[in-house]
Amino acid sequence: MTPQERFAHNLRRRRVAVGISQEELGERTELHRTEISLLERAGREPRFATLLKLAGALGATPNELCAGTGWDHEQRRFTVEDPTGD
Amino acid sequence: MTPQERFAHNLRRRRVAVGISQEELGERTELHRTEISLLERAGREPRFATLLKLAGALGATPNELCAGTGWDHEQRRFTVEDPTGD
DNA sequence: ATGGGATGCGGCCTTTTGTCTGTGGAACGG
DNA sequence: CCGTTCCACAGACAAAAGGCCGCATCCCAT
Repeated sequence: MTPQERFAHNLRRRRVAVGISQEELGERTELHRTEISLLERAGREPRFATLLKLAGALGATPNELCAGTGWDHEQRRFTVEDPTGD
Repeated sequence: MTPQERFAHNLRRRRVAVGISQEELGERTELHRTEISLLERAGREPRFATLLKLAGALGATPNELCAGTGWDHEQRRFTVEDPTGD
């Protein structure tokens, strides 16, 4: 599991919890609907502004979408936990 | 003040507080020294993995580096506060 | 004065994000 | 059966991130 995949899961779960479609999220974030799709399938990594938009549109904080991801600068590698069980 | 500038300030303040050089941060994050410089001058926007690396290398959370930035999906614009006064 | 650490900044190059268009498929209700 | 909604996915494109090199500058210690 990569941080990107962890993020993708967090994003989809959050969107479904809020109860909106990918297209609706696309409108709220001013991102294209195919971009939302890619992000949720871990086919793409968001940049800073994209992360802010997603968090804002879903009523979440960046941390919530980043949940379970981290960087160990001593080991020089990403760390990925599974905080919610999927 | 753009979210990117807000982020740049947060990043620099945090790095200085930790007491390391841009070059040291570059090594910890496996980013090029000039990239750190650009980020701190708001000349560039980090992507997801970059944000994670920076937060991890500085012993911070993504939220701390994002502090003061947000997205208002109703107004369709970014919001920038000044949580610490600079 | 001189040398070194730290940073700003230019330019060039590759990789990736994000936009847009279109197609197809699954699920659902009338 | 047919229309609608939602989503996966492909291809082509413009824009931006990130890597790397080199040079100039500033500050500080000796």
